[in-house]
Amino acid sequence: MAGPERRKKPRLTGDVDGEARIIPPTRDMTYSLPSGRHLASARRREIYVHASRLFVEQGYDATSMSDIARAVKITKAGLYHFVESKEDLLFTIINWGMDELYEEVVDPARAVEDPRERLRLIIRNHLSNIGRVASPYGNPVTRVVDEASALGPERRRAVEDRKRGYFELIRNTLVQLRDRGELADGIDPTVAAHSIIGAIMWMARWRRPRGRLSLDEVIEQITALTLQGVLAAGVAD
Amino acid sequence: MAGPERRKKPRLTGDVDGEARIIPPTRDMTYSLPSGRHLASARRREIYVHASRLFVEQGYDATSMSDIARAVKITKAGLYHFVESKEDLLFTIINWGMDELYEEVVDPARAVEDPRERLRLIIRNHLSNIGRVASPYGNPVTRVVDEASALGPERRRAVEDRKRGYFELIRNTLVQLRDRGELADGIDPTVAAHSIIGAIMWMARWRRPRGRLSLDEVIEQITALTLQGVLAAGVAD
DNA sequence: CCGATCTAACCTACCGATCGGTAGGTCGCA
DNA sequence: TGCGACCTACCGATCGGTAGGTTAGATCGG
Repeated sequence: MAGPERRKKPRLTGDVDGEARIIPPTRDMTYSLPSGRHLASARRREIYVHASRLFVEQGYDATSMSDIARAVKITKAGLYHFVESKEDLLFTIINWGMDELYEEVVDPARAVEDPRERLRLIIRNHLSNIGRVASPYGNPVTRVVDEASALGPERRRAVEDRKRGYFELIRNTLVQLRDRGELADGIDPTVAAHSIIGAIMWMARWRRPRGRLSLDEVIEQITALTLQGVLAAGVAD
Repeated sequence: MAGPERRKKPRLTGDVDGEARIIPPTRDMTYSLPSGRHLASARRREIYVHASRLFVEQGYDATSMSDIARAVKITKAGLYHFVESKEDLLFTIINWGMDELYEEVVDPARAVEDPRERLRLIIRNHLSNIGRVASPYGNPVTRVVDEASALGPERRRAVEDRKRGYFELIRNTLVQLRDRGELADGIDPTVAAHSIIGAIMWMARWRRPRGRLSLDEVIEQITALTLQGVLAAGVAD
């Protein structure tokens, strides 16, 4: 396992490019994996649900295909009837999460003209997305996205491009706010955008479903706190 | 598991000289592993430095003992002459990082009476600790601490106890600020403490040594931004 | 000053377990 | 009769770790 070629060659048999949106999201209080084209059968859905859970609980590398097979009550060979490879499993799960992020956060945000309200919506919706799943380990996607380093170079870059797209949305919103004089003095939009995302993502690590505060309370707290951190005094309602 | 428990002293018999110790932001541009007790020999030091770098670059599970041996230019069996097990390597590295955190952040903070200045010192010094190492992957420790899940139950709990100690320091400081009316209205100290830590830790993920802003600039940005987020209007200088 | 002895610092060669993945079947249903 | 949904049995590679050396240099009594 020397440096550059950590993993075997990515089998890009043409399924990477035009078909980035693999899975449409569903609203669900359990792990929500939908009935998209690639996930037509209930069995397939079950596999992805259990895999994402295990990846979150144990990490991608620490989870074996046998672990996943056992969870789905199937043999490993049976599992490979539905799945091309372990990396494929990870890539699909990550893309599912990114689809959700774009549909629930990015797309609605782009429809909001006022940058202050847009920023508020982004923070609130992203937190809502992360917190919606009542797992003892937090939202699967938020944690599994971190495992993108296990992907081959092309797929990893595809994931990173979508991450960057989200980051730029926030950063551009902050630039717009600065131009209007609504950003706190001296605050750099890039640093501020990263810090906001950090505070948001961190919630997936510490929040537990049966905590003292409800999800909505936590969301309002973090939203208020991050907005006050970057907006000029008196602007943040 | 359950091997010889080579206990590392927490070194909490701190000398509180009553004066706030602000550590200089840029102290060392390489991986700084102390020449302390258990790392007496230069060879041993080399092993831990390379191991922590590889754990950060590839993750704990994805790094094999052969990888580490190769980096140190030794055979795997030779590596085991210095190291008890892979988990031991991880545990030592994590504890090294926690020692640093307590010596550079927690202990100096406990010497500061004013909660506002204490909070500012905590944020600044923690960011300084994280950013000091000029690695393309950020401070090794900050990332490796996340791998504590790979530890056995006892060791994992030991790490988590020290994490909790740090969290409570911040949370108690926020409670103290609230009692003085210096916290923003309606802000919950627990949520605020987590969010501050999130913004701090996130820096290790996005900052690159040759970025547009200097480390000191970034530190000041995040410090100002997080303080303004939680303190009452007009209080955050 | 001279061997004899000891030890830290490595080495080669190997272990059983487990990894991701596959070949080639069986079986029930359309 | 065909096919999707599985199965048993196995592959080569790699994993963390070990047994049992070799070797250079410090340490020792005489």
